[in-house]
Amino acid sequence: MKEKELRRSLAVLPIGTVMKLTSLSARQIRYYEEQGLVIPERNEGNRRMYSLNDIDTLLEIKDYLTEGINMAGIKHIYEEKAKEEAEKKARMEQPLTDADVRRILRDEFLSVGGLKKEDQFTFRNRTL
DNA sequence: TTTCTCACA
DNA sequence: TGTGAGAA
Repeated sequence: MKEKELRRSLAVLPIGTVMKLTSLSARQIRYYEEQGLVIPERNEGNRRMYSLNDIDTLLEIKDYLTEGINMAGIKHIYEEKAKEEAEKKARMEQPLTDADVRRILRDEFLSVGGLKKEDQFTFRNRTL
């Protein structure tokens, strides 16, 4: 399930193809790029090269526009989506804090000992 | 031929 | 957002 994502992210389509696939004008496609909604790569000749993922987001943008959402609204949608993914990544890369480890170990002990969470388990006068 | 950037009777 | 100019 990772191979597919890599291929979908490969920028291989020139703007002309994207125009046909999305029925958007080159002007619009470039404008959406200015707004940070799509970030095509550039080839040797400074030509924009789009990936299948770019096509998808451009089609999404078209839908939002049809639904009456303006550019500002669309930008908000993608900004929040990016923010959520950033937080998710941060959580994945975030090592367990001491507090997390202690909580996990405590639950383990309570489970193995057949004790209930409601029972207090103390060690050296500290709740574990 | 296609795409790029820039600018606006 | 469209359109045209001049360059690559």
